[in-house]
Amino acid sequence: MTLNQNTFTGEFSYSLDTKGRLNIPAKFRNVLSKKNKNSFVITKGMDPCIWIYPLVVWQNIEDELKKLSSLSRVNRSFVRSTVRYTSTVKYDKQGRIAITQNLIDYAKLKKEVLIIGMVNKIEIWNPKLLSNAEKEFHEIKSSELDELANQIIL
Amino acid sequence: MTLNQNTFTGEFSYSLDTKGRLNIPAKFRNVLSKKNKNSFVITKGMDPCIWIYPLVVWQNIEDELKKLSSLSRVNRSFVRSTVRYTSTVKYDKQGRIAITQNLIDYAKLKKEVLIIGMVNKIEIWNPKLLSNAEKEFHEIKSSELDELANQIIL
DNA sequence: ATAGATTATGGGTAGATGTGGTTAATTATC
DNA sequence: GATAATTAACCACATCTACCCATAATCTAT
Repeated sequence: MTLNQNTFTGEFSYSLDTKGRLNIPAKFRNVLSKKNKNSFVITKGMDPCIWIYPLVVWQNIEDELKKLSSLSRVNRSFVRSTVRYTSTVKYDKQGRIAITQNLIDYAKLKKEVLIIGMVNKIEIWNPKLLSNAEKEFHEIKSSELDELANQIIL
Repeated sequence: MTLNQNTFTGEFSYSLDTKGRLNIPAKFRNVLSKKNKNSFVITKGMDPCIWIYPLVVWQNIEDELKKLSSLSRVNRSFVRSTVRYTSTVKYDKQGRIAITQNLIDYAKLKKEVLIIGMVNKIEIWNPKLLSNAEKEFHEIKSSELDELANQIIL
């Protein structure tokens, strides 16, 4: 009985343990549909963070990747750079997933970690990286952000 | 039943308890349609306050957010800056919802709280912040406010 | 005016949740 | 094939949250 299926909102301050395990907030696990088989797909984000997709959402992305022609050097490079960071992970009885070392390095994760719902995916951030990145960006792009808010927020 | 479905007017002085719970005025709860499943969506306002939407109203906003491509840095930042403050909350038997800590911080809420009907959403203010903000704004923009009144009031 | 219903607010408790650690299973290495 | 190293499954516990009950104040209706 969930209200918003496969939809993630809110932010949570969690900790990465010494084995590289990370608990996924119960709120996020509980909105997953049965089809996801208790699994997520973790991959590299376009910002310096980790992106986590429900299995069924990732499968759509994967279908798109398959359509890309291997004749294009750009395509090959793009597919390679994302897929090498990608893996499917099941969460354990306590709701934790194992984060791969290359992703921990990419997102520069330490013990303290910020988990952010991004509607159809989840982001994992080093809190310091996030606040630095967002502060600069909002100063530069405030007008474009206002424009978006104007279009969407009722 | 109700005359103006999902429409909120009037203001109320309520208190945030030590557990971060806030009672939603019965007048506001009773105006919700069945489709809302006794739930609201709380999020960050564009002023230093909290915005509360009926679930069904938020779902329209969410649909728009889902359409934004993650390829755009501006889109990602926009989604992040709003959705990280967003959560769906069911009210308990007494009509209270739990306000998340990041929103309490953002709106600088103390015990005393002002709840304001804003037609299709509800605002939660720290009374002091509101009077300061409104005082400044009216001094600066009084002509524009008159203009708006002219357009809308019949 | 008064009884009954509704509403706002406070507090208690059982179950859910987050986190650390231990043991078993699997994979890798020599 | 034996052993070390890595990963996965299991257990324990402190904390937190959702849900329940209680009470005082306010409103409604006869």
